[in-house]
Amino acid sequence: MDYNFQEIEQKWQSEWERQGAYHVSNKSDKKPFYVLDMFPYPSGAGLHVGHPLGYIASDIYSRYKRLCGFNVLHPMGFDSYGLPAEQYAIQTGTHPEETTMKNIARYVEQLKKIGFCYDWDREVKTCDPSFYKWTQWAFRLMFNSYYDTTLQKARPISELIQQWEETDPTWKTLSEKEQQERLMNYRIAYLSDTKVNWCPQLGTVLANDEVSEGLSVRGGFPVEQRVMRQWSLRVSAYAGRLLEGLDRIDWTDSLKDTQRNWIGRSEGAEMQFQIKGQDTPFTIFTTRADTVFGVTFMVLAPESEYVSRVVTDDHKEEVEAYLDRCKHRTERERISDRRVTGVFTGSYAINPLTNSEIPIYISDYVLSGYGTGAIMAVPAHDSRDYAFAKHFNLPIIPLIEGADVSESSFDAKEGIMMNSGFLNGLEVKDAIAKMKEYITNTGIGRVKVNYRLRDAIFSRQRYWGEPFPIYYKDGMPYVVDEKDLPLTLPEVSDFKPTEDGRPPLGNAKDWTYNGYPLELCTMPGFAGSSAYYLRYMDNHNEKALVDKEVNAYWRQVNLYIGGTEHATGHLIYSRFWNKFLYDMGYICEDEPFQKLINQGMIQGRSNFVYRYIGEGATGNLYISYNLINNPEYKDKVQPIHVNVNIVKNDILDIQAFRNWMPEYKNAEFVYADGTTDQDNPYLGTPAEKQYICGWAIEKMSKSMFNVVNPDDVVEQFGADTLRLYEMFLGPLEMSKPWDTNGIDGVHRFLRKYWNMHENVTDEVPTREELKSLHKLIKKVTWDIENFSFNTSIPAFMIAANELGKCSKKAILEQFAILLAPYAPHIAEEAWHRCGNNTLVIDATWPECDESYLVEDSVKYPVQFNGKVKFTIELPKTASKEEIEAAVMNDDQTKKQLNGVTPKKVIVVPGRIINFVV
RNA sequence: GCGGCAUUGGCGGAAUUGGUAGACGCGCUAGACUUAGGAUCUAGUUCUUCCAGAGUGAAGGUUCGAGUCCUUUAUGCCGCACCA
Repeated sequence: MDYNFQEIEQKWQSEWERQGAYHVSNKSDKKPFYVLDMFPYPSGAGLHVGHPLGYIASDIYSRYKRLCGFNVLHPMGFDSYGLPAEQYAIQTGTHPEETTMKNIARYVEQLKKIGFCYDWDREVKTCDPSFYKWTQWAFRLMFNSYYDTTLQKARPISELIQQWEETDPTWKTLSEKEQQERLMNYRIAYLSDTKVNWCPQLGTVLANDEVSEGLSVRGGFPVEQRVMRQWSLRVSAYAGRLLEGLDRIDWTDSLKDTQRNWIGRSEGAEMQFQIKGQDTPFTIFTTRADTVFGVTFMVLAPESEYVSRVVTDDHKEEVEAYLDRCKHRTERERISDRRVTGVFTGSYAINPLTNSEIPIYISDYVLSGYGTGAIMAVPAHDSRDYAFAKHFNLPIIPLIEGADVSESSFDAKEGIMMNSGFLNGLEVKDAIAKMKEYITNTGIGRVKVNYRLRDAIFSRQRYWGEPFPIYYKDGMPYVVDEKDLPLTLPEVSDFKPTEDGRPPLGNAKDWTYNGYPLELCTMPGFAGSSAYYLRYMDNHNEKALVDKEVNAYWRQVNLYIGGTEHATGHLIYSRFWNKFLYDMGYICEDEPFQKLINQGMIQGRSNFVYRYIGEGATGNLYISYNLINNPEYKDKVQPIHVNVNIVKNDILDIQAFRNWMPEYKNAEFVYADGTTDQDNPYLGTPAEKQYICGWAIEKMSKSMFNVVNPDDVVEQFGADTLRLYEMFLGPLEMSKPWDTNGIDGVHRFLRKYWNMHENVTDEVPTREELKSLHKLIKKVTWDIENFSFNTSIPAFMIAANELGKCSKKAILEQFAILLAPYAPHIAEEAWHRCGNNTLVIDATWPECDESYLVEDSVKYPVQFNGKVKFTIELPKTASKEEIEAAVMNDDQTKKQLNGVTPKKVIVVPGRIINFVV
């Protein structure tokens, strides 16, 4: 009987569904284990073979854990709010919900074909009101909370109000509006005028992680800085805990480093500088407190609130011109153009240590969002200050012995201090400490830790997102009552912004709450993805995001698999969101994802044909890749992308190519052997004529015709082959090109495995067969536990080869269990053919009996001074001493030693014997 | 500039704790069966001057022993970046 994968896969997929085999209960005596994939955004293009890579890995792990007796939660859902559906809606008028639902249906269909063990009963969609009710609920909670810096955790804002009522006499004198304004400075979700990344083409603001090099990550449109009234989440309050929490979770070093970089902790000091002729000083942040004696000027960010205080009348015009220029520069211009610019304010500050007067400048190399937006400039020891000083001819005072500052600054934090009063003679490290002590004691400043991490801007001027549960009264925001959640997304007459420039929700009829206008912005993409893993635990619960008992059972995601592209977005936001809910007592773990694995990207492997464009070219002749460097064709061919689906092992399917597009209908070829269609008298193309295509590794994209659809692979080879092959491609974490050239090998193995089940017998296995089996058990168990899935496939192949035509039930049953996580359909059928009426996925993972792996004897290579001279066969069980004695009495050894006593004899049991003479 | 990761045959990649480098697959070569092969099976396939030696980007070091550990360096990929 042939291996009919289509029949087998269909049969078991419907059987699993019929039995509800993957339904997971929240009540079980079994130990819980939670395996999660990063849920996808359902794009219109459907899944390509890159998407399932991580899903296959997590599926293998889930199935393995289940076979090991765990109650495994393995859900799937859809991150279904987002820009593409909305852009499509603006272009075509199709409601984003319609597009999204259609795409989701397609995704589900594609995913089901691959045979994942998802509990589809737990599916969530972020655009579903029953889901976003809890996104809104969490936002509401953040609005009603503040971060207590003493306790280092979020608390209800009512506690802060109570505290003020008791201790702050001014609180009661404030008007309602003033009180609300003051509270806004403390709320975790707060409204403020902030400098935001505004993207005119997208018509919305973007968070920092949604902008890269001055362009929007989605679409690549220019982004400019603008001050707008926006909702933000006080993520920065959690910076310290987000950093510290990394030490307690099992993520890769590179990902942790990416997050550490993004959080950007830096230890330094805040110092106050008096302004000449003014009473109130201004504050700067520095990590180089040791260099105060070298400060020769000060610089403020253009947006700094200090600017208006220090500009003198005679410099006003100049400064305003400069500020105006800065305002109109886009982020991209600012990054690409690094020429020194700046303007003098007319004011002077007083150096608190030297008492000298130093000029105050404004320059956009100082960022308003970091530290205090003001710096003390030490040109001798900071390259940016140095460039500025050179440009404006400001003095440069070297502070470190031997530092040459004639050409460039000396930025290294090492050396002996000089020109620095009481710091002279100290090492930089000690000087920093001493200066910190000095400024603390004298009250000039204080030790301070700064973070690069900013608050997350949370408003989007878009339609297709979660509405804010916020309404406005007297211009102040108030939250919608909890009982009125979810606040459902209204229908609009137009998905574009209103004519007067308000967000699309301005087009909704009656968008009010108890007569008050509701917020017109919607939440960003990361809102819905920040707590979805909690919702999977208890997705039908209407009373809570997740029931406390249910949460106490599952606790947290034990294994999370997804791409690195979420390192500074989703993976920061959901950690923040989780910590907040933890602080407020709704969940029991403060980190959401215990172990995280990043799967690599699958790149496309494009194929090319080479059109002849040399002399006498008809534009219709294509040269085989192996010939393009021949003198007659060199530099006379033009590579053209060809659909990879009509190329196999780099050999072009000639007929398919001619049918592919009208322009190739009459294509002629120079084949690999140099012959042409003219040399060939037959109609069509004989089999021995091969046209070889060139190839390149590129991003998988429609325009390069290198997109491979998993459905096609499933159709041609089956889901089990797809699953095995994706794992076989290489280590999970590594990026690798999709290359179908090797898929036959994997498919051949499954066929061979299949043929082992022709006549299953009850015969007792031999020791050799058991040895092969237990070797396999050991290997596969180790591989899965260490996420080394790629190395299991060779182990299966070797075992199948060693077992040959063995069709003994005792062996085949165990083999099926081992294979079940990787290739569940064929394993299920094999299990069935061994006479079982249960499901293989409910079997018990076999244990390795090491006694089968012990060899009776083993050949030890005997080395002299590291060179192998001969081998000696000894019992495997021999002790170190016995081996040594046996070798010393061996004739060959005696001959080799020739009466010399060895300096050293090294015996590693089971390995090598080494003499040093 | 700072930080992280990688580099092994013609190709993808094995080598799990420092212990016989190149597993397994692709490709290639030869043979078998076949009207035929883009099917199947068998054997071979790191390199060289094939006796034997060399060999894991390069150069050193530690060790009886290094792809694996240390130092320096080259190349490639990724993250952050006028962050004071």
